[in-house]
Amino acid sequence: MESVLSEAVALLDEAGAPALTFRALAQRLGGGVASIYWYVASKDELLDQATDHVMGAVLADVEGLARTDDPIDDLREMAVTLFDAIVARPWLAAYFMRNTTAQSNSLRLYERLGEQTLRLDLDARQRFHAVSAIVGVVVGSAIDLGQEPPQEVLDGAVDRDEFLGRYARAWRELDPEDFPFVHEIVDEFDGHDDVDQFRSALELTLTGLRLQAGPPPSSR
Amino acid sequence: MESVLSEAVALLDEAGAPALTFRALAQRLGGGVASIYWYVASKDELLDQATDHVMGAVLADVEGLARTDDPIDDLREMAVTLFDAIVARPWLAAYFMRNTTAQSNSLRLYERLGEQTLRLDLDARQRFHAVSAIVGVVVGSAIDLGQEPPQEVLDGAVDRDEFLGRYARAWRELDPEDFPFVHEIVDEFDGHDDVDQFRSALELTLTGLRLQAGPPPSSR
DNA sequence: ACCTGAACACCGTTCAAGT
DNA sequence: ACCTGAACACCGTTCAAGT
Repeated sequence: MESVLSEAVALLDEAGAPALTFRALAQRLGGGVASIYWYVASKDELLDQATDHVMGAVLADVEGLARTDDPIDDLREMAVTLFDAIVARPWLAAYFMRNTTAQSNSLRLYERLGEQTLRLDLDARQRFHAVSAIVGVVVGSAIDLGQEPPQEVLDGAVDRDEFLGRYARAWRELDPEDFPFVHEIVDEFDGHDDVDQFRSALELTLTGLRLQAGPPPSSR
Repeated sequence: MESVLSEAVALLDEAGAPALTFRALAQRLGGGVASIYWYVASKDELLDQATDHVMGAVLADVEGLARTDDPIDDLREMAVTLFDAIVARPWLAAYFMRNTTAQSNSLRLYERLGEQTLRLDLDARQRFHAVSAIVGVVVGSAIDLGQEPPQEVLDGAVDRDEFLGRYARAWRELDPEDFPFVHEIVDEFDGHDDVDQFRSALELTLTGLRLQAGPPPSSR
């Protein structure tokens, strides 16, 4: 079982979600296709289990973070840790958090994020929405990464900067009268860092949250 | 061509992304499978074009909104309009914005959102990040909806509330010592409204953005 | 308890051939 | 310019059968 999951993860890491097929997996395991069905009932379950398998390490990273006396700071560190894991494994974006009963590590991670909101002066609904918002920012920022990069990028024939550059070039050719905003930001877009982009989005949400929660308990 | 796209959209609306196959589409069009390849080069392109097709109406809705003198209020209305469209067509979540050169309506929508940030006192990078954040909130909140609802829900055998209720029941059985947060919010989760959840997440981001932009020009 | 080969019903895509 | 039938190489899944 352990080897089924780690080989499945290896396939996902090497070439993304489309590379994980029962036939490819069976070949790596040196067995027949049908054997895998002894361990999982379906491909969906295989994906859930593979995801939960790697989320175990992410959860450990999150739980290993030092706690501060500011829950918002802790939320930030946790969210960044989660995002970094998705940057390293873009296929994660589409699968983690999609089935929290089947993925116990994702549920625990959700719990750990939520516990920080228990330290804030919010009601239950605000807490629920706050954690949803933070997970949403992570997922929303990560989903771009999860998009299958065009085959050329996977092949290494074209790198990410070149890929962004092509878009940027197309955008620069748009009529500036019709697309003033696109022209305003095209230089920022060209070669931008996904982590920067994520951290900015996260910061807006955390700022909103801090305002909603009011002054910290220590100052009351 | 027009009928190819509208039948493709009809299939997506009726039963989600897995229902859109070349064979199913050909059957509805009363022709052979290979004919479709005269109009699109691949399934990916079919999906892009179908998405752009419906995004045309969304763009029109967004452009039809009344403008106020507060760009943040306008951003809110635009984002909600976009989100509503995704609630009505959950499959949109996965495809819109994934290829802005192939999807000209998505690019225009991106531009319209961005133009509101031109009215805020921000630099180019902040504007780029602000629009990314807002789109991220929309996508991050919508992606749950895009997950294939279990077949029972599509069949109408089980409705959404019943579906959420099952999760809630499982959550209530977790040890409250281990999962204090999950217990805190389980009643909020049970039967929650996705639009509420989205609006809360959006509000946190917009609050952060308002703070970042400083006082409105009129008060300077 | 664990694994297998072979089949089934589906995919997206291609291509030579038709009008 | 537009469409077709038939094939190809792939899928996930099942099942009777083996150890």
